[in-house]
Amino acid sequence: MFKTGIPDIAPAKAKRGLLPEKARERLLNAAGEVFAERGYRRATVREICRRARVNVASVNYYFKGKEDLYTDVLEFAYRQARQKYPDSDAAGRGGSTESSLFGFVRLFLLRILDEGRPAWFGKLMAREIVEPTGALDKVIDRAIRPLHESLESLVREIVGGRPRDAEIRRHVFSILGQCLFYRHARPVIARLHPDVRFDAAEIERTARHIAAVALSGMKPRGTAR
Amino acid sequence: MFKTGIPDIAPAKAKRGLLPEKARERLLNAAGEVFAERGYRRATVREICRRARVNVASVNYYFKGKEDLYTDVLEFAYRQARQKYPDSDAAGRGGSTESSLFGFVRLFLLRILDEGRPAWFGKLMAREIVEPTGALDKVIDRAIRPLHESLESLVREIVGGRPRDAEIRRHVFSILGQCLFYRHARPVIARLHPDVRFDAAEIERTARHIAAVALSGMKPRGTAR
DNA sequence: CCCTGTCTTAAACATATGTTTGAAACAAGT
DNA sequence: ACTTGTTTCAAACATATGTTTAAGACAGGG
Repeated sequence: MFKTGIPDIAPAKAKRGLLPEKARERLLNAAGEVFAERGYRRATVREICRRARVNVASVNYYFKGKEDLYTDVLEFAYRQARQKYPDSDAAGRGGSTESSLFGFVRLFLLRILDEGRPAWFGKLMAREIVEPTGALDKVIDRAIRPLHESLESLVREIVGGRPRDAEIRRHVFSILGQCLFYRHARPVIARLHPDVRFDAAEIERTARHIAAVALSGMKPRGTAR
Repeated sequence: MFKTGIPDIAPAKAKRGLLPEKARERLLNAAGEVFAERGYRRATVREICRRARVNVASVNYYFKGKEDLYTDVLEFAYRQARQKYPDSDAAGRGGSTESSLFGFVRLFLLRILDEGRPAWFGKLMAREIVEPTGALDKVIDRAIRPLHESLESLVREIVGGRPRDAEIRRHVFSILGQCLFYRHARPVIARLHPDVRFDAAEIERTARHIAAVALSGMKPRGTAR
């Protein structure tokens, strides 16, 4: 009984950035996989530990428990996604606001649809949005609200004129909705159109389509309202 | 030991339609509530039975088990939603195809956003789409595919000309995505815009917006590609 | 070589939860 | 009243699963 059982703070956290981090890192990766596949509830710490080739007690040693492991995984996945597809690729760069919109959509799609190595980010977000776990508030503050606000100001620019808040909001939702559908409804899409593959080229075409639809909806025309 | 333990078929099923159906009906309703609130996994048969004021063993008596109860609830909820908002309100009625599109969007939104008494339908569908449970295939065949196909033919009419399948598909997804966002992202929306209430009037305005955006995106214009 | 702090491990623990059981209550027909 | 088929019930069962425990392995300094 050299300790109360749980270290107040994950011990390895201090050494962050060093190479020999094995167990904790493996746990994060394995947990990301399993949480993404099964969701928070259906994921078992035993399977996570099995995949990480680590003892079951480790998750309580390095993290406080399953819940804290999950929030750490969310944070981890968010950083990975941003690192793989940095903001600089598209955000408020030079060029027309119209092309900025396309860039935004493209970047967003890439991040949420990526199926590469750590593909968890999109899946974790999709689940968290539809079925919050208590970590949602943190996710909103860290990831969703900034994204939402930057898109909102973009829309405000494009619509121009005297912007009514409700209309701006609806346009923002239309854009986000079109994008997120490809993530949320993936199981359904796969069954309705088994042939379509969402590789880089298809994502590119999809981004073009969404940006075009959104733009034509926002450009002053007699149709709307 | 008058029986093998489980009746081959729920006994009351034969009597369907008669008034005295109490326990089984109560179970379906309670199960709908709980499944909608917590999702399949987190819902416990004990809580369902508590709300239905029924013994725990009942769910295995009237249904084969939790799983079959769930699929029966899905079917039940689907019928309720169709009954409350019948197709005839909007589908392929007279009037321009443009107004048909508005009707479609409106009806779809009403069905998935309804928060009235048995509000489960939308919630159950949202969860099933994002995180299938094994009942998804049945749901697709019974509810999703017909809806998808009717929307597809509507889009095909509106776009006109020589329709490329991929483009039709993207327009269909854009419309569905815009609608489903309001269901899927509801927890997030509630936090980003705590003031907005999705009553009948707001749904009406939202439907108008979505139909307008979709239409302007489909109408032949130089923008799209 | 021992001491000390860090990590790892197998086993146990506690609890939640779907399911089964065997008997009793009930209803209906005869 | 007896019989028979159906429904309800409390208790038990079996299992999955998050967590804790207590002992050992390991490394670095003294």
